[in-house]
Amino acid sequence: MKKTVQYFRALADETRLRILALLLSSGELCVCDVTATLQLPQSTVSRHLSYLKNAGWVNDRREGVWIFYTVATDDDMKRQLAEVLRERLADIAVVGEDIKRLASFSEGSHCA
Amino acid sequence: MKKTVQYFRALADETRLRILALLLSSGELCVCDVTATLQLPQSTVSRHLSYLKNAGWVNDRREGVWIFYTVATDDDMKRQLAEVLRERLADIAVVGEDIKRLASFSEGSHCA
DNA sequence: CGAATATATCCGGATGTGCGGATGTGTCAA
DNA sequence: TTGACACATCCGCACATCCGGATATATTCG
Repeated sequence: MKKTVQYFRALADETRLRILALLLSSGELCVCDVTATLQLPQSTVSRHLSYLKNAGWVNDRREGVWIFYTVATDDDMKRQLAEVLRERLADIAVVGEDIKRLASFSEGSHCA
Repeated sequence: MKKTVQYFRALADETRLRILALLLSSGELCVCDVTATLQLPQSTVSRHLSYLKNAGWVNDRREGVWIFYTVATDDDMKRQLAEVLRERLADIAVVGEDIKRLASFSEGSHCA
């Protein structure tokens, strides 16, 4: 039960929803991309990504100095919820601006 | 965005998840049934039901002295999420005990 | 090794949240 | 109208959560 509560509690925060929306729209991002897109302190972004990882919402992968995050889809429920989230978040203004800002960071990744 | 956060925040609490699981399994319940089933103070149950109603998760209906609550399913996303919830909550021990306890209150409603 | 960069964690302070007894509100019946 | 019952709201307290600058850790390169 505690695990389930934690899983949903991860969605109970605007910053985390913005991060999930970004990952859902872009597939995979490193922390500096998310930080630059959301225009928030690095510690804040890292803390929320950590929260999402701990709750089972995202996976991370190290590649040299960077750590890339993706939305976890290792079971049916996660895939279902991700789809619901994708639809629900698409209509939110802040989310649209985030995605546009991310796209404006030239082609590919923002961090060198 | 605030509305979306509130909507998900409603799921970020064990008592509210237990209430939703009860309503999903029974269809419609009055406050005293929920209170007796969860074995929690009436003010606590009422507050959480109020929270769920305000977040758009449940509807209420007065019938004389009683107020009956049901899970709201007025759009596709709510129906989808309700289905996900039903599956996810079914496996939780506390929820199973709640449903069994509710069933033990004779046939039909617990409150006279 | 030492510097530079990306990321994670620590910490103190402000704010939010859940709790539950006490109290208020609404409804029915006598 | 008075009393009984179902339910909602109030209030102070304890605890959780979020914030973000400062600091620690990890990796790469020279």
